[in-house]
Amino acid sequence: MLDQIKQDIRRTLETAVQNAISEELLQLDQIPEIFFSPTKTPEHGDIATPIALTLAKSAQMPPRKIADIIRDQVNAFNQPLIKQIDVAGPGFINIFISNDWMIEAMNQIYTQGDDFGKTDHGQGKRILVEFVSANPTGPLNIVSGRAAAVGDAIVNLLNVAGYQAVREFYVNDAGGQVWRLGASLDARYRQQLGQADTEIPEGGYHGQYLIDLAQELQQEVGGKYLELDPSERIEAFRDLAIERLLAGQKQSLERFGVHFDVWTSEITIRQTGAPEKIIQLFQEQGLLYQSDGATWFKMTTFGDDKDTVMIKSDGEYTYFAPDAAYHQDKFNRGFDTLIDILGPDHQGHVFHLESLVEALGYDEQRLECLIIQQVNLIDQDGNRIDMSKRKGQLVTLNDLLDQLAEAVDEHFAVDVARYFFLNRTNSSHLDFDLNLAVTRATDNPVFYLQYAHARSCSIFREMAEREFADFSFQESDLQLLESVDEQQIVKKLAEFPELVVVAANSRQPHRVVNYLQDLATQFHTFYNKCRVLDAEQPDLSRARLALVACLQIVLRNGLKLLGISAPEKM
RNA sequence: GCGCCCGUAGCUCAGUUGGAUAGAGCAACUGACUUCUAAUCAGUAGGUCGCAGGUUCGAAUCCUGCCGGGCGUGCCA
Repeated sequence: MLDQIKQDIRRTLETAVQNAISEELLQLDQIPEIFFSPTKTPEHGDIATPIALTLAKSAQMPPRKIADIIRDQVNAFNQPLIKQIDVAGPGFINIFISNDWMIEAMNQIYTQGDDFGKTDHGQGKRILVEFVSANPTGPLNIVSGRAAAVGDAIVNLLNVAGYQAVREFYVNDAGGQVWRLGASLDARYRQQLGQADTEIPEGGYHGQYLIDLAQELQQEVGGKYLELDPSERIEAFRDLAIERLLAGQKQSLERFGVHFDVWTSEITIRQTGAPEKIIQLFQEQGLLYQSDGATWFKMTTFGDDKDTVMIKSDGEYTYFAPDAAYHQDKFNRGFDTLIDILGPDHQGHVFHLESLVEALGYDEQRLECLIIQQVNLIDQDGNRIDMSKRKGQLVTLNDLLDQLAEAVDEHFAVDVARYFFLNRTNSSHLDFDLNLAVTRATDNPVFYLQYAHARSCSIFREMAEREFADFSFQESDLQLLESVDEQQIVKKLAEFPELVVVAANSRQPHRVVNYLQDLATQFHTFYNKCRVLDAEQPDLSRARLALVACLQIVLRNGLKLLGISAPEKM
């Protein structure tokens, strides 16, 4: 809606420049493209353009003079949208929009309700977002939690921005890693049965969770598995461990409120025979060669500094062939764009994945890899806990939620975690401050946001008690919202759909967090300054109720994008 | 060595992709509850945007080179 207004004003400005040229007030070879820059303070109007500054050189005139000319031309039109047009600073043109648009904006917000913010910007383009995709070799850690929060929010954003986005989890249930998982569980199982000389194999998994699982197994079936020969046993333990650990991961995600639309298993991909076909294709393209008994892929032809192994000398695939097959499968399912959200330990893959996709004949632009950076936990003594799989210091998503739930309750634990995960740019490292998240629960920034919503709800609860029970949005006189605070709130609300598009296209959910935080600040300020329910000024009260109703809609829709609850009471 | 990310207030971070006087939260200090929820608000203080060049009307933002930190760099995924 603000977009539409900008279009109209852009056209007005263009004509103004055109007229100035034909009247020979300005000397320009061509009509420049008009663009707007954001205004930081109300004095700078609702929208602004630095166009006069840009034109100064080609028009050979001081910017302020150019701005004056444009302003005079615009004033001559009497464009109803424009209430006032100023020239300020070095030559900015500041435009104040007439109050009518504000009323129109509020009507739209109220009418659209839950749908406010939705646009058809994405034109139904299909996007597959793959995220978390943790190996089924252990519980989800905090980094996976961050990826879950970010991926979930990105899909929400894309869908609201008019794309058709899908959440997918890829299960690496084939290959060497899971074999070592089976072998590790085998070792724990035998230790459980008193075979003290057994050890976790090289590259295996040492976590407590396998000891627990071995214990469970021993209680369930005793020594039954010892009857199998070792490789059969490892295979059985592998499948069993995957099943249990995957179930655990699903449970954590469920607790965290993230629901995947599709779970794709590597085994299934392998069973289609696609990896073999891809090897054949690459062979025909001359991208493969033999060396040291292994089959190598010429990653160097795509610009990498070394080639990589596709088939190991023992005949097993590395992850390349199945991964290439998996991405081909995603494209075959009709997606226009693939987004892979990867953890910090996968940054070396990005180039490889892009190269594979290119080798398969797809435009590399259609695959987008986002790296979610490291999460460090700051414990309650202020110490940084280093999170690294290899070092074994691993804090699980469940542990984190448990700790949070102790301080706030289970319901808010998810909100707090999600907020902290989404509050930063994806590319920066994140220090998760448990002190801030837990100990001082009341100072927590997420509550500031939620409190704004709860506050708005409480106004409506009070409304009935205060002789405003007859309030109706349609009958309130919105012209009465004359203060700067009120108008700035409406302006902010109107920006929401545009913000969603920008956040979706840049895959940056943290922008929504910042936006909502600003909006909450504006509301809290307004609340303290202006009484909403005021018996002395019933008409103004009704107009303000209408404003609060709109604000509530945007807060709720915004929080929903982030997967954070909008409590009615706190 | 090479690659990715980061460097902004005491701490943790934003900064609408090149615009006007660089902003929040936490910590510190001063005020405001007989009011629709004080989980709030108003205010004070805090800055050589790592350093040095360059690009232009204009740089925290873009380019180059340094400095410092994190991560990656396997016939693991």
